[in-house]
Amino acid sequence: MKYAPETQNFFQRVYAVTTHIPYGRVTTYGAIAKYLGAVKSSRMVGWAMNGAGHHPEVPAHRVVNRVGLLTGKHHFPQTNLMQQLLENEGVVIKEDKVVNFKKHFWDPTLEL
DNA sequence: ACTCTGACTATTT
DNA sequence: CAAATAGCCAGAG
Repeated sequence: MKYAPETQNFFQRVYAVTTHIPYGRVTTYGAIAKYLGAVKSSRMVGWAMNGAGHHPEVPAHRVVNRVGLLTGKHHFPQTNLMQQLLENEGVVIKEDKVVNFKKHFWDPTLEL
């Protein structure tokens, strides 16, 4: 597959930010998109995560939607893996949602 | 070149 | 408060 240089850059940025998410913290697609300069491209961030499988260092499980819902869990090899990994990092999950999400939220535009 | 789809979000009904 | 609607943009067929 062939990407335009800028497209590749987009992917790289998404992976970069996602990789920089601290242990035990989570962020949102929108936050990442905002950091990239286009909050409206939040879907592209999620789409980029779809290709994160080729990037093992990218903790896609730390990326959830804007309310802390684990919307991407169905894209993992095992549906419960995402929640499992998060709980392993001290993040409490209840009904596919991050408990006290705001507290675990990590904003790249603020902390990066 | 065209259409469909999606790990999103904000706004409106 | 739940459901529908509209932006958004890049990849795949």
